[in-house]
Amino acid sequence: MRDAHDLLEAASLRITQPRLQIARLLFADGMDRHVTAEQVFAQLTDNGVHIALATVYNTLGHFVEAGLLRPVNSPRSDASIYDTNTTAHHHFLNETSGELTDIPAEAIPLDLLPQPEDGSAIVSCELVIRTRET
Amino acid sequence: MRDAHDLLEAASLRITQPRLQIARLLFADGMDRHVTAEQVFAQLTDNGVHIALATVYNTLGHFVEAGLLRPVNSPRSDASIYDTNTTAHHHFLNETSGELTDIPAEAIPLDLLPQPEDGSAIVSCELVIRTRET
DNA sequence: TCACTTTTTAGAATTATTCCAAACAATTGA
DNA sequence: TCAATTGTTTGGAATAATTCTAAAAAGTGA
Repeated sequence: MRDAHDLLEAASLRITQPRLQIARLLFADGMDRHVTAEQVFAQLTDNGVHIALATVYNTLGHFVEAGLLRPVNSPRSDASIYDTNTTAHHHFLNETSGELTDIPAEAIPLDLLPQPEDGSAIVSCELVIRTRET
Repeated sequence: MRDAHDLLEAASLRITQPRLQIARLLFADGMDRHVTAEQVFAQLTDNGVHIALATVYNTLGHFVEAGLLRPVNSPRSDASIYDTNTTAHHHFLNETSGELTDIPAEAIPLDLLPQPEDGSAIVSCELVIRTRET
């Protein structure tokens, strides 16, 4: 595992204190993590690192562009979308236009889904295929 | 296609003017639609229907509970989540705790994805399996 | 109709995120 | 090494989606 400095360098990002701090926090232990901007901010602040929340947002954004992070599940439209089709099905999400298109469940064979931990049951299962106009 | 009144009745929802208006707008033509609260509000308002935005939010929420609508892709956590694992993979989302768990891409065979329209290319593909503690 | 419950409403409050303009830090090239 | 330039950070204000609140209105059942 490269250290934070090398990581930024490899990603062609300027080496700055805030970026180093955030990179260390996120990648130091080599474990996969799921974090929000607020969590990163809180964790740094708790550790006595002075940083602006806006910087955390900026930096996470830069990390995503640089391929160091991936936004999970981000609707890319700020508003919640409701679907009048309540049957199980999937979606194309055209990131260029924001447009959603249904994909019938049958179009995607999902025979053997992994099972959740004991004590949990699957409530739904949706594949989102993001596309971009070329 | 049942009319708005019967639809509400079947869903055990009180018949009220705002609900009828929204149900008509959403289900009248029998087509599958993707809408936001703001869109519903704007469309009603444009048609001269006086309604409060909060009512639209409430009503869409009730419709979801009643199974008339399905929220697309809703992260149920208001904040964006970033994943340090940038390789293709999927997620369990435990709706009870909000916890996300990675599912390796190999765990889910997706050989034959439907192709997007010409002029668009797939940028990512993520399956979210929502679970609930029982 | 009367009492009761559920909805609706307008506006204030909240939350996540972005914008802003000024201060600062890193880099370039003389 | 020093300016000049460019990119970054900052705090606070601004924005946008959504929820909350308390009061008014509408629906329901007897």
